[in-house]
Amino acid sequence: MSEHLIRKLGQFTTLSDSDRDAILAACGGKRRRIDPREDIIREGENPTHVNLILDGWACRYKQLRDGRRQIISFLLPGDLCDTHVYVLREMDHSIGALTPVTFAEISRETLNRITAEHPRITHALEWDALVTAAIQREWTVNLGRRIAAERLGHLLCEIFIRLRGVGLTEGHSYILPVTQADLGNAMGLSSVHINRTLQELRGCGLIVLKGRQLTIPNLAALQTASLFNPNYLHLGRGGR
Amino acid sequence: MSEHLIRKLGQFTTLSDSDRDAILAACGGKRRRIDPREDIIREGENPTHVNLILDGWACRYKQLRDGRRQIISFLLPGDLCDTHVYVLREMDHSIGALTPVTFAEISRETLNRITAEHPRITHALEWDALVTAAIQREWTVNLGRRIAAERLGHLLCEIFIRLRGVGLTEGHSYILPVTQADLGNAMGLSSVHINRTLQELRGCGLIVLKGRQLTIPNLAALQTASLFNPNYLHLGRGGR
DNA sequence: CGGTCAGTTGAGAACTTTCAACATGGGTGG
DNA sequence: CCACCCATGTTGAAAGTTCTCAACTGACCG
Repeated sequence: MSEHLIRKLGQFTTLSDSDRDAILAACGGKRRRIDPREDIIREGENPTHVNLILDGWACRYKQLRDGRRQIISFLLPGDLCDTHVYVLREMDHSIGALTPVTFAEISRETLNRITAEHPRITHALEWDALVTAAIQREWTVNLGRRIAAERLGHLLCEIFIRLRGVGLTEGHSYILPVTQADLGNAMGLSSVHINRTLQELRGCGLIVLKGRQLTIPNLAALQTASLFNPNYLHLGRGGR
Repeated sequence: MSEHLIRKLGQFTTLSDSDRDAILAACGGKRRRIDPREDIIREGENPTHVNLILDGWACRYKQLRDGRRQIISFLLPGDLCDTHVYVLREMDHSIGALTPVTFAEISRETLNRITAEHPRITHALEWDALVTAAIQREWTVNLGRRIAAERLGHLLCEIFIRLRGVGLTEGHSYILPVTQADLGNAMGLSSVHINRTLQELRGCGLIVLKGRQLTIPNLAALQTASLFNPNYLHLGRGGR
């Protein structure tokens, strides 16, 4: 199950068998499973360990007093919830499940041990943290300066590449297991407008959506239409 | 000049004289000064050292092919450009000056030395990095789910608290040295709409703007109107 | 004094939201 | 097995927000 993380980090550096075993062992600990709409951790709570998504989609989100909800980022299989949270006293946002989610709880001690004994993993985790920050910055651009169709197209490109990195795409397709309302909460749009924007993208032939299966027949075309530049995902194998 | 950084970190932990001296020494190296609209570093370039803003306002920004520009974050005196950039091969965004800016270039070696010898600084820098990430997340919420007046009000609250943390406020006021166009590029709004929104905030008595001096007569009122919750700035002195 | 930049204003256009109704499909209880 | 329920997706139309364009003002500078 934690092969997703191994595979993700493998995009940046070459992990040894010992590195791989260490990751597998770290994920062997406590494991939890929750239903959609349940929270992994809530704003205001004190984080005690680092969570690794093993299966399903979760999200960071914030809810305003009057009920408006914004999804801040998607957490896909292989994603870690920041490795340094315990420096802070309390969460400033919540993490919730969008689908049934299985995740592992990794203790601070386990993480420290890995960091001490596996410099390559440490380095890869630094890369992962920087990419995560870059994704958040790109979302700022997305929400600030792209119109609905570009914005949604951009997200679909980003998710395709992220899922491909952990082996969860099939050809040009992947499973998009979230509702249109979720997409709206992530893109700062209403669910009605998401619906119409999806139709627009379908109408242009940029995507094919059958139930929950999304196909991007021509990734380059969708990227161009969405002003998507993958440089921020830093897939160039900087490591080693 | 680098007292701003010392003061900022002092919000989180108590630095020793030796810690303070180490920071001052680190900033004693190469120092550069640039004019507004010039870049400190450009997208695609290879970052070789960490920059510390000593004076003036800079910003991270991205420009789309068709010229649309989004400011991703403001860099204020005392702000460091991420301490781990050198893990990546190239910048995925640019950093540019909004006013005349003085900054120090801190080499990777210097930073490593500080990290090795001053655990309290290291810890405080971790806190600073987490707060920076939290700010970026909050901007996602801001752009996604707040209307113009709330959005701008939220930014003005955030900047007030950040500037106060480095000693750059005077009573209820601070200098807002950027143009309305800059504010628009940061908030995902047109400069025309920024202008009207500022008038709206002034009309409600939430802000007073005389030239470049901004006064927030009643911070709590502006916070309430903007749905601003300062928890994400993590000022609770978690450290020690 | 002319030029440039930042700020201001008005009006129409474009984009997005809201509301309300309806369609579809899977799951549950009778 | 069917009826019903509920969540999700779809559609239309009006309302609201924000943008664009274009003109104009004021301040500063050479």
